[in-house]
Amino acid sequence: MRFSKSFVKTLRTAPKDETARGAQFLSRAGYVHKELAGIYDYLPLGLRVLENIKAIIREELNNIGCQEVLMSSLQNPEPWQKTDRWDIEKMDIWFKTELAAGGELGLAPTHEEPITKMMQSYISSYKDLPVYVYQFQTKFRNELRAKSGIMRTREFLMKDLYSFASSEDEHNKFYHAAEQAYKRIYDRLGIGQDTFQTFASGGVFAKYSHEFQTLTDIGEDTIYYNADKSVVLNEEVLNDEVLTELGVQREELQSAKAAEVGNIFTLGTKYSAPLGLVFNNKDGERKIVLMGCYGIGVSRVMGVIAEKSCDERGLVWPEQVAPYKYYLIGIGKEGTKQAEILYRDHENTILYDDRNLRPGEKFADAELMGIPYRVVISDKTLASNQAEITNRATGESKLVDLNQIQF
RNA sequence: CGGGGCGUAGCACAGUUGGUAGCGCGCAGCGUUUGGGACGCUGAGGUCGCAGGUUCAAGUCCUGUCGCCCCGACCA
Repeated sequence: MRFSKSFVKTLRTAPKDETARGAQFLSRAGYVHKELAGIYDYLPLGLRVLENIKAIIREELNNIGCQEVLMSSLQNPEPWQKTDRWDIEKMDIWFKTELAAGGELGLAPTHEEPITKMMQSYISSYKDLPVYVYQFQTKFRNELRAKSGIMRTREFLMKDLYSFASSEDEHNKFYHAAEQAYKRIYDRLGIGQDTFQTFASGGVFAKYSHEFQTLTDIGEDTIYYNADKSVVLNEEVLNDEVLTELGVQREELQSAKAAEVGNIFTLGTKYSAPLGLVFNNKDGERKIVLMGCYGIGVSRVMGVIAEKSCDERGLVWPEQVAPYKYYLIGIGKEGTKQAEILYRDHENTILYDDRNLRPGEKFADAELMGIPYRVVISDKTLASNQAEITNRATGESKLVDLNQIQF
C-alpha cells in the first residue's frame, strides 16, 4: 500500500474515550474507528490484521477436519424458545428486532440453536457423524458495559465451532484435538507463552469448561496457577471442592489478571435434546447427538495482542499478524527512486510511505503502526548499494545489500 | 444497573460574575527545509451533543434527553 493513497490518517494524540494503551494505539495508528461504545469499524490496516488472525485459525481448524460455513446474523426465535433462551430474563444480552410483516427476530449473540436446527437437515445416521462445523461471524451482545477498546464490545467477530458426535468417545477425541489446535493457534498468534488452558465454570451445561486465558493487566478475569502452571483455574471456580479435585493447595497458587481469548465446552445433549437433533445408530436405534462448542473472539484476540505487544512509541505486531511486514521509506532523490522500484515488486507485503514528509514523521508512524521491519533507503545506504532494515521489536538495525533483501 | 467524571473545529483542550467563541496539533496555499514529528507568512473550518425553558441576551443558569469514560455489579 502507498501511504499517500490511504484515506486513514494517524493521530498524534489519542482520542480521550480510549484509556487502554493498546486501544489508544489502535485508534491513533488508524486500525479501528469507533462508532459507539463497544462498536467499532475496522479500517484497512485493522482488517488485514483480522484477516491474518482468521487465516491462522482457519488453517488449524481445517487441519483437524473442520468445515467452514457462514450462518445468518438474523435469527429465528423459535429454536431459542425451545431451549428457553429467548426470554430476556434468561439471556440478558439479546438484541432483538422485528420483521416489517410482524414477528420478532434476534441478532445473533451465538449460534448453538440455529446450527443445531440446521444440522437436523443433514444428520440422520451414525454414518453422518462425527462432523465439525465452524464460521467466522459477527456476534451481537447487549453488554451493560463495553470497555477496553475492542476487548469487550457489543458487536464483535467470533470464530465459533460446533462438534457433533455419536458417542462420548467420539466427542472426547475431538475435544482433545480442538484443545491441541487451540494451543497451536495461540502459539502462531504470538501469545502462546502467556496463554493458559484454564478450568472455568461450565455454565449451565457441564461442571467445567476450559477457557484459554492470556495474561494481561487489562484482562477482566483473575486466574490462579501453581508454580509450573500445570494447574490453572479461573477465580470463579476457586473453591475447596475444585482444589481437592485438582489436587492442589490454595497456598500453592498465585493469581494474575488475564483475558479470555477462547473457551471450549462439552455441551452433551443440552441443545440437541430439546431441538431434536437425533440419529440412527448401527442397531437402528434413535440416539441424541452429542455436541461441543468452541469459541475464539477474533477481534478480542486482536485487542489482546495489541495490548501485550506495544511500547511507548506504539504497537509491535508479531510478524504473523502484522498488516504488512515491511514499512518502506526512501530518503533523498535517489533513495526515493530506489524505494519506488523495490515497492513495485512487493506491493502486498510493503507499506510504502511515499508521503512528502520529513523522515522523522515517517519513522514515528512506522513505530506507531508497529510494522515489524522498517526499510530505509537513502544516499547513505546507497553508497554501498544497501538498505537499512530495523527490527521494530528489538530496535536493531542492519544494512543489507539491495539485491539480497528477502521479501 | 449503582456510584463518579464528561460532551465546545478532524484530534487534544481553554472559555471569568450570562454580553454573541479561542489556543495547539492537523488541514489548504506560497516559500524555506529534508536521517527523528522543522520553520515563516496567509487561509478555511463551529447551529458549543440534542430538545425545551428562564432572560433584553445562554457555551455559561434550569429541566429533559442522547452519548462517552472510569470503578463496581453482571458476563451462554
